[in-house]
Amino acid sequence: MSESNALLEAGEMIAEQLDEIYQLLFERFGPQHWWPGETQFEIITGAILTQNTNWANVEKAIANLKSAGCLTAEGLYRLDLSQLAELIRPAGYYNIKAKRLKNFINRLFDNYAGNLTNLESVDTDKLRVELLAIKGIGHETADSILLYAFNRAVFVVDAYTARVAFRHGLIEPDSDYEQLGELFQSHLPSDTKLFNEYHALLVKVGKEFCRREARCSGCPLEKLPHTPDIEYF
DNA sequence: GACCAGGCACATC
DNA sequence: GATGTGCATGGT
Repeated sequence: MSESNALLEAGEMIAEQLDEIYQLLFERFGPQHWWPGETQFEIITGAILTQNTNWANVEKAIANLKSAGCLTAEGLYRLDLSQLAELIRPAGYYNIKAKRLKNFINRLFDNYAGNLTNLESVDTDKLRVELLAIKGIGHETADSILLYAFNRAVFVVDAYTARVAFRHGLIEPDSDYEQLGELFQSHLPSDTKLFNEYHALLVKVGKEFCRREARCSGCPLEKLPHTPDIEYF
């Protein structure tokens, strides 16, 4: 067999494994209905607030912003930093997240007239670069915004994604964010709906079965080859 | 009381 | 370039 054929075959095997994982997760957990948020702006705000934070706490902060009538671009824009920090307090890291939200909103007003609609026509790669240029928006937050707020076919990688991929031997333990994203992007059809559901399902199974003390018993991926005692993070 | 949660930027070596 | 640390609330 030629080298290129071997690579092709390896790629097909990975694609099959990724598909099997998805099928098993979906059969068990069903549709996850992500992103939980009513508006595009709410999704973006939630993506920043949920950084290293339990979603339940984010919901409280979002509710505060809603009650204050500030869950819009204009609303956040007119709040000063300390007011904003106080409203998002339940989400933790409130001082730094207030700055991050302001960084985003200021960029939106400076470059796009404060209107998210003006971002719709921006090419996905360019939009990602723009988002990553904002201090406080890293890879995961940028990709979450691209996928869930702008419906771009971008695979979101997070700690759970890494754990599942490592445990099932799909990638080397020292792989970085880009390599993990590539693993999924290059072996799955470029389908927004699929990426949406797949990431949400990985978070779901990660929360229930892939914590540090691996509880593989009952995990929908239990029958697949895995190494529960692998060291990561 | 310890540990964790849908990260990120920055300091230091 | 890799590793360590601050940021902070609320649930289990």
